[in-house]
Amino acid sequence: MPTIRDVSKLAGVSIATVSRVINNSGYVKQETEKTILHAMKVLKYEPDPIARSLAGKSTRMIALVVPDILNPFFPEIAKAVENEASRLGYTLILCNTDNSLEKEESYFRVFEQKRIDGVILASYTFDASQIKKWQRKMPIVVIDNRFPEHPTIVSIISHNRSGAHLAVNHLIEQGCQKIAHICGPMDVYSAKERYKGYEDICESQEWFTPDLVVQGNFQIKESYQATLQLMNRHQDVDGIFAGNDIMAVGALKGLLELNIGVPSEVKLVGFDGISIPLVVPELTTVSQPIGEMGALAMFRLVDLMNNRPLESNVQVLNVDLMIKDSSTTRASKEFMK
Amino acid sequence: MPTIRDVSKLAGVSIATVSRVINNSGYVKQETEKTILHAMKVLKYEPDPIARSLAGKSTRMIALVVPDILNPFFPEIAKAVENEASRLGYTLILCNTDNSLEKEESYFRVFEQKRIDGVILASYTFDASQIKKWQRKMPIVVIDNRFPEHPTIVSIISHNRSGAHLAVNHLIEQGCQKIAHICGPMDVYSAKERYKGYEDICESQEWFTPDLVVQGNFQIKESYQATLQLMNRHQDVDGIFAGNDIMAVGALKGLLELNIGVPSEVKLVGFDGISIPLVVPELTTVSQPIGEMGALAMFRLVDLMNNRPLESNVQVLNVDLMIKDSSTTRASKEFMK
DNA sequence: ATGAAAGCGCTAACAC
DNA sequence: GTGTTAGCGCTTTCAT
Repeated sequence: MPTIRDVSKLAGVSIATVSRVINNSGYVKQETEKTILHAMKVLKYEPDPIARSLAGKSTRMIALVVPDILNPFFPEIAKAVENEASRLGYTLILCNTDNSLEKEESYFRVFEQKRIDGVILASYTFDASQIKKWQRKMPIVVIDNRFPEHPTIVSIISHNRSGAHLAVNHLIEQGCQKIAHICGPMDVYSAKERYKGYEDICESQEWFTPDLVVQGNFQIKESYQATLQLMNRHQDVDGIFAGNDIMAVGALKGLLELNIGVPSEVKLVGFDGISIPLVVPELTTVSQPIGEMGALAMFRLVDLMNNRPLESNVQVLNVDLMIKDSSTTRASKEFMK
Repeated sequence: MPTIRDVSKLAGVSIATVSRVINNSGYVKQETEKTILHAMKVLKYEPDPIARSLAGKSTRMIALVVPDILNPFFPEIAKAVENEASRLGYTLILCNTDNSLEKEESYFRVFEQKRIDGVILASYTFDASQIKKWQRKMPIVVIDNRFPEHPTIVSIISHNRSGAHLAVNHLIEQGCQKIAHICGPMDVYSAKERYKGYEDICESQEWFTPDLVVQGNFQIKESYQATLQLMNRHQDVDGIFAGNDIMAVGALKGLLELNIGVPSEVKLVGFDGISIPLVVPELTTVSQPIGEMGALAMFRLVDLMNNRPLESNVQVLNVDLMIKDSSTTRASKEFMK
């Protein structure tokens, strides 16, 4: 592998000048620049990123921390982030935490040690003080979570509350007379907002009781079990709003188990809009712009890494109701039972 | 951040000696070692990985290249690889290629430049000669693919052909009288093996015709369309073996579209055994040990990186038939129609 | 068993 | 505009 020294020799200049054209910093005569560029081409020279990093430049590596890479939401985020990262010349490090605080902490220590330039963090376990602590050492952009009390934390999130309104109103329009909610962990901002959105609309209905809300923890299995319980308590539930798509899948499994038809007996709406249409029947869902969220996270991170000021620390994205088969009895299709 | 120099001063030795204990190479008196270890602890010293890399050591970074991170098979691989990698002190770089040869090539160039220690490659587009070319520069372990003509390529793969036997025999046992196959790209080893497995058993049946095999290309959409065509050509097909799970999902969608009951009218079996049970009804599938495959890939890569000889360049894993709802009419559950 | 010193390939003052 | 040089933090001969 040729080094900067080889280039400087071939071009008949000093390595400093070569360095200048590599970084195009400082002044360098058009002509010499040309000679150098040519020499670089001839030698197929590529600056060594490790040496650059050691000499004080950035590592051009960023990390993506996700709680559960098996939840299709996160591969979608990962795809978008990786795509933008590689386009911008960054290398993406993937970290899966299984919702473990310990792992998160240990990853951040590695990031510091390896001088990662920045991190995109999806976590439901890390709290504001820990984020702020690490933020002093490296730029961090949080996705799908938010800390309203801590305005210095940069985050990207969707309109969860109004998204929930869309979901519930849709169920009402479809004629549902008793709508339940399977919620995510209540200490997670997005889960709580979706819950609040449900509450906003349902609380005032005469059929409403608090135990129409059951805990699913953003997991298939928990949601499945919660659904069994729920339908046991309230046989007359005819609409379910699940706090995310995989919980909706859990609910679907539960309803199937109980021999309850979807959508004929119970109509179901999820949240997230994971793009790979894995579920049959296809799920009606409140779709977040997941790819956009990943890409924006990358852009904001780049802003931070370049000390560019942000217009605002929190960016809230619009959501969209995607009406599919699990909530509408159309075309005479019935899926279960 | 303290440096090796700080440690050497505090311990009253030269940096060379400190380096020796860091790498425990060369001789160093028990006593001095203790002093140094203590000094390191006091200063909370951690060797700078970048400096180490520059000075000629490895980067402790490995790359995982996948064709499509949205296919749940690959997040599962990624999870296992990342898990072992971080356990072993390696950092995992994620690369998504969208089956683009160009992207693959460009990633490998980056790997060389960044002195990645090794790569785990899942690709259906890279061919043997390209792998061998890059293999001269860095250790590579191929997963879910294999090049029988090129025994120097290290790969990990499942028993695809006998897995297909399991699938087809199961369908026959379930009473199927005409079994079709939705295959993956025929230039991909695993797809071809699964196809061969289907053929092994079906070719001799009196109902067999070559056009019972349709092309799905390992994608949902293509498989969906292939299924529509297939069922149009052969109304009497009552069993489908799909070359992977997401193609099985595509088939399910197609059958749904045509108002064909699963499993009552058509029984369906997939391949892969993606663990997240996203599909309702749950898919009968030939399950590969996906996590194990990822972990083994990491282990073999470590062997290669340490120049340890492998017992064999190709490792073939056992598969398992997971009987679920899409192929058995049990408990009076019927899912569609 | 330990230390001195020459790099690894690059950046960034500083000097001319 | 361009060159000289001192690092960045570590590894690794080569002496001793």
